[in-house]
Amino acid sequence: MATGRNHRPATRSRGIPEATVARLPLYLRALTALSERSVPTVSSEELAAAAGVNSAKLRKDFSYLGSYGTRGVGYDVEYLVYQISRELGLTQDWPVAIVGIGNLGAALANYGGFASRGFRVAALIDADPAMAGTPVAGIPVQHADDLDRIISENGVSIGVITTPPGAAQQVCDRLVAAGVTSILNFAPTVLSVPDGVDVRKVDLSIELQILAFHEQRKAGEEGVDTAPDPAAPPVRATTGRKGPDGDMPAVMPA
Amino acid sequence: MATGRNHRPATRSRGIPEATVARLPLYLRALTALSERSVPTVSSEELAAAAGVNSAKLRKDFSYLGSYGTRGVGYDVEYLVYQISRELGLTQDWPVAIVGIGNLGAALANYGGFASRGFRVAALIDADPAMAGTPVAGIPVQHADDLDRIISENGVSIGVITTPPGAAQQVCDRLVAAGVTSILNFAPTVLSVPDGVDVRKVDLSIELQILAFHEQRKAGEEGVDTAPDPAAPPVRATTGRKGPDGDMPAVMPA
DNA sequence: CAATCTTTGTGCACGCGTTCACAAAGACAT
DNA sequence: ATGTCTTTGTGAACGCGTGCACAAAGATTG
Repeated sequence: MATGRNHRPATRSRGIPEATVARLPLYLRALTALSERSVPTVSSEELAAAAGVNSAKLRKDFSYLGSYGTRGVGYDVEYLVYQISRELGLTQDWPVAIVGIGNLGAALANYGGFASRGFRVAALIDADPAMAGTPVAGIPVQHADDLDRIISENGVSIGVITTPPGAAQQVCDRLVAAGVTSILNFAPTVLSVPDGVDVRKVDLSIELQILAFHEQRKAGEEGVDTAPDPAAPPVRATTGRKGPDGDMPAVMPA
Repeated sequence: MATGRNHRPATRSRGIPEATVARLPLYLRALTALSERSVPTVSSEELAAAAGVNSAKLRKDFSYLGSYGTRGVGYDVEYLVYQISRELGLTQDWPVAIVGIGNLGAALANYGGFASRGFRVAALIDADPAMAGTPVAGIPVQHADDLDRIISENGVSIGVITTPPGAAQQVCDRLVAAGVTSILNFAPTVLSVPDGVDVRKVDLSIELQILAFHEQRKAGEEGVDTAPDPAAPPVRATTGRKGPDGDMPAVMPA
């Protein structure tokens, strides 16, 4: 198995903390909004409010990039936009391939957030031969058989997986073999990748389940009776069937 | 502003750490797969591998739920599925409303991950009158004017926002006013909500930007020349225009 | 029933991330 | 030029999350 060693030794090199990197896009977005309104400078306080974070955290985050602020004044908006963009690697073009053009894949292809900011949908790939040639978001879908060639020819290093869970690992392997080193995975699957390949996952049902947890807690804090039965201890029936306190609702995860 | 106070005082009450809660859905998914294969028990080692985490971490996570394992044997799959489902609140029905039926909203409505596991798409809402009545994923789209009534009548406490960024805050406010206390936000916006309302965000472009950062780093680690110029210091031109080392590419975030 | 072997549950230490609080830096006014 | 006022940049403390390593628990075997 070995999911490429699970621990991330954090961002070494010049050492920008991972948590900071994750917030840079947030700052960038807020700064861009200010830039469009021709606001010349912002204080850490204002920018932090716009980005929804703590001002101290923001200042510390920026301190990892260098001393780009002016004391008594704040940060130059345009300059900061440029610096963060450069740090994030957004000053160059990133061709992206989306594999699995179902509802979600098509939605992403049409999503404006991709086109802007350095990312370009370079290819749409699907395993269904019937889809080959069909244009989605103005881009013709190509067949998965040509995946390797498509990735190479377009110099794609970032792949987006929106296939059904069953196909995700196989697609992932092929992407990696073709040279992709960063993967954004929408399939509800744990992907195994070799070292050096980054995987980020976006999992809708996980997010919902986390919300449900808190929601249940909120409801339980008043009415109470959330944990009525101590529930049956691990009785551990001989083999399979077990019905401790009645019958369990056979929840259907995925 | 005040985004409902940014700090999360962690999960108090019986005190399941937030990080653990975030992993429970992962375990649940792995366990369900085992359950479908009629595997009676798993060791922490096996389950951890399937979920892509450390076995020690998994055991510690489970320890917050109680002592559900049997030493020398492992965990009873069915029983654990039930316990985690119950802990996450998945043994009850969660009616969900999706607001903003564009490409993404439609994709989510069709997404199988919603229907399963306790979540039910109870309503689709859009501001476009032309869409009203049109069935998406078998569910007729309703107009935003009736949002309040729709939420109330269906007892929706979890809302999903897939509107354009400009409309997100307004929709959010209306959802909250109607009684929604958990929001899954796909719009690239920082939402302000009152205390007691949970917001989780899924932001595609942020994920991509994080990948781009690491991708750039990887590329720079070999060829080097990633940071050629120390770049101009915060020269801070009188007002706006600034062209330190040429011209900045005017990156277009959102 | 005793010995052995497997696997859990957890005390402990370490490291990252967050927050506080303040000194230093610089703008601005006089 | 000097003083005041604003805001940055950061040292230090704290808390959470992670991983190690091992004792305790129980299954299993002889």
